[in-house]
Amino acid sequence: MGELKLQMNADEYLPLRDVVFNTLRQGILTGELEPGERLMEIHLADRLGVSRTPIREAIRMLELEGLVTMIPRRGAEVSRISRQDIRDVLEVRLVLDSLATKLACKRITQDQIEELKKAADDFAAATESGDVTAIAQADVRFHDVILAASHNKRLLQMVNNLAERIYRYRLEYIKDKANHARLIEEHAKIMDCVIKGDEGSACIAAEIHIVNQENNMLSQDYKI
Amino acid sequence: MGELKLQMNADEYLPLRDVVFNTLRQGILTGELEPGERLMEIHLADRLGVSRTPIREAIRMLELEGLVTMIPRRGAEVSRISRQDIRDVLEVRLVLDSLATKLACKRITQDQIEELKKAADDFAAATESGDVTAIAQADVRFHDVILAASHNKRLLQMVNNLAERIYRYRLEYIKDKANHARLIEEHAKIMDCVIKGDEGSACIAAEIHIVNQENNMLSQDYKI
DNA sequence: TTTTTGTGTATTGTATACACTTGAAAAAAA
DNA sequence: TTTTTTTCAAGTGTATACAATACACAAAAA
Repeated sequence: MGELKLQMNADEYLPLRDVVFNTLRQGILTGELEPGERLMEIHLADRLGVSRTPIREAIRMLELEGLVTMIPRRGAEVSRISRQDIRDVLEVRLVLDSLATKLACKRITQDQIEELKKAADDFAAATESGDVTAIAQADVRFHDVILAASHNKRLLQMVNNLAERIYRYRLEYIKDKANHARLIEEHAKIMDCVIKGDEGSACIAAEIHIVNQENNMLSQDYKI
Repeated sequence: MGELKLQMNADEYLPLRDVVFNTLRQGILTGELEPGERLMEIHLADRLGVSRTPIREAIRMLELEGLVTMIPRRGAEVSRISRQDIRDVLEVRLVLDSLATKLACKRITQDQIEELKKAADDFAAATESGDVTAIAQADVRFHDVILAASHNKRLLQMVNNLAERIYRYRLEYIKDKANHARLIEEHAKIMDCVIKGDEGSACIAAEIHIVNQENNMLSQDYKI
């Protein structure tokens, strides 16, 4: 995890708990902190150069977020993810992404249409570069624009939370060059439908996008 | 809020933070703690007879749960809920409840069918009694059985979280005797479809149930 | 050898102490 | 009277101290 970067701009104050939260969250999402790994307060405190207090508060947040699991009187460990968890998550995501896409058809603004086009282009460009992080970011960005276009904050928050839990596995999926062409195509299809305002087709496109992801992720076995 | 009840059974230990969390959560859901009300750590600590530490950790959890809002360097206040928030929540609930009902059609067990029947009966009985708390509990119970029957933990957790945020307003809706007959009918319809395994009709029934709730809640003005 | 019992240490749970910020009231100036 | 400045108390943010528990390992008994 390296050192905690305390180079926060003076004008935008962030409580240490939030800094710690973001740091740990990032560590878990990238896999630097592995599922099942114990998170011991003193160690983390030493490592990040803060006291136990902000660490504990960050852990409470990660717990609610589902990223860590508490064992009474034993402390926190990075949540383990089972195949069933992934199935559960994707089962819900299917309908939520479908909803977001449908709402986006109705509510997307002109600005957001431009953003969406740019996001789709950026994703295609990123796949060319081969930079995994860039690809993942571009992918997240594309879906974020659609979520924003749904103009439903709760929906945005819930889908992001779901996405977070399977982020590591989605990363494997996205890494695989064999999927790139299909992903680009699926994004294009979704985008076209949203821009046209064709709700029915947009939903179907979004659902296909998730189903493909599900089939692929569950067929791999880089997980418990 | 009264005093903190520390009569926890010796064998089932709960950290104070969880006791505080539950206490505050209950206070917010019942409206005892009003939207916009400041939650000051020292006051709460005194009132509940604990130190600030568990209070702070509970507040971190409530924050992630969406029940309180943090204002930097100023502390926490009970989240305010706007009409738009309610719209957003119900927009999502519509598809999630629909999904839960569809899944329940496929996956419900014989035991759960019995539970569902009992829950529906209990709800009807509760409306007779006129006891608002009992009615609300029976209603929650009915929906919980369906959620459990979906056999998707993530879905269960997400719907419960959504329900929590609009609990206070749903309470108003449920209180109103004028709605009781319709609610009982709707529950019966959903239950029948689920037991029959008729996914299509079950979804429609679940959706109607939410739409009616939405129309009613948004037509009232006991909220910002 | 196996099981039980003790003992110590590592770690969480809780309380408290200290530092710093903010907001409001009081005092001073215009 | 109005505006500005000062002061101070209330409250959050963070660190640390203390208490209690659980796990591991060793010692003793079977």
